[in-house]
Amino acid sequence: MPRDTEDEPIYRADCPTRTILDQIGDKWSMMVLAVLRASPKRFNGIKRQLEGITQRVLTQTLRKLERNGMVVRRVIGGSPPGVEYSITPLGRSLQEPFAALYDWTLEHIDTIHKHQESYDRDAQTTTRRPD
Amino acid sequence: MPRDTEDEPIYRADCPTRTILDQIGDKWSMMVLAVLRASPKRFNGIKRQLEGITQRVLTQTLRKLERNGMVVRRVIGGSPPGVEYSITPLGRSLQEPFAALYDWTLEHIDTIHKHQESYDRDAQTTTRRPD
DNA sequence: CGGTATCCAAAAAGATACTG
DNA sequence: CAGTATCTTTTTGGATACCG
Repeated sequence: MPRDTEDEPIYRADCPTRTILDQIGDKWSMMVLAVLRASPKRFNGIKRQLEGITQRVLTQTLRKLERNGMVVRRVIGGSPPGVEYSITPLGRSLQEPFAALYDWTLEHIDTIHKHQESYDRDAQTTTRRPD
Repeated sequence: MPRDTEDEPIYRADCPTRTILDQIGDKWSMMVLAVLRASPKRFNGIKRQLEGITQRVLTQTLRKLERNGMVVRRVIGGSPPGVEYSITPLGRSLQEPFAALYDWTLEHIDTIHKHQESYDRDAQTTTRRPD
C-alpha cells in the first residue's frame, strides 16, 4: 500500500501554539504579570520583587508585554519622576488559562523529577561506553 | 511610613512557573506531543509531520520529553530496524491545561495583533528622534 | 533508519557603565 | 528613578557529514 494515501498533517513553526509561547514563554514575562496582578507598580518596585532580573531584561520584558497590550506604561510627572506599570484586562485574562498550567505543574512536578532522576541514572549505565 | 513594613514578596527563577515552561516552552515540544497524541510513531514519521525541524533538534526535543516521562522510546528489532515513540499518560495529561492556553490564544490573537500594530506604529512617531 | 559529532549563526541573557 | 548603550557569555537552533 502506497503511503500517498496516508495522512501527513503538517505542524509548522507558526502554529498558534507558538504565538503565545513566543510572547510569554520567556524567563520572566509570567512573573512580571504575577507581580502586577496585585497592584500597579513602578519600575524598581517590580524589579525588587524579581530576584535576579537585570534592568535590561526587565525593560525588554515590559516592552514586550506592553506591545502585546498586556501591560500599560504611564509616566508620572513629579519631583521624583516615575513610571507606573499596570496590568490590563487582557493580561489579567491570560492568567486564567495559565493557572491551569501552573496547577498541573504543582500536581505533577514530583513525578517529573522522579522520571528525570531515573533517566539520568540510566544514562550512567546504558549506551555509555566504559571509557 | 517606612517601607520596611511593606511586603516585598520575591519571585525567583525557580518559580514553578519556570519548571514547566523550561521543559515545554521551546520551539517544538508541544508540537511533538500533538503529533504523538494521535498514535505512536517512528522518528522519521514524526519528522515528516513537523515542517522545518532538523534531525538534531528533533532528537534533542524527544530526549527532553523522554527524560520528563512524557514520551517513551521503544526499539523495534527487525530487518528494517526502527524506533517507536509514544506519548505517556503524563504527556497526555499535560495537553488538558495546555488546551486552555491554546484556546485563549485563538480567542485573543486578533486583539494582540492589533496592539502590536498600534505599538509599532506609535514607535514611529513617539520618542523617536527625527534623525 | 535513527541517530551522533561538528561547526556555525542567531538569539537570549548577564555584567557593567553611563544618562536625562 | 528609569532607563539606554556596550560588551560578553550562554543558549538555541540550523547545516552538514558521518556511523551502526
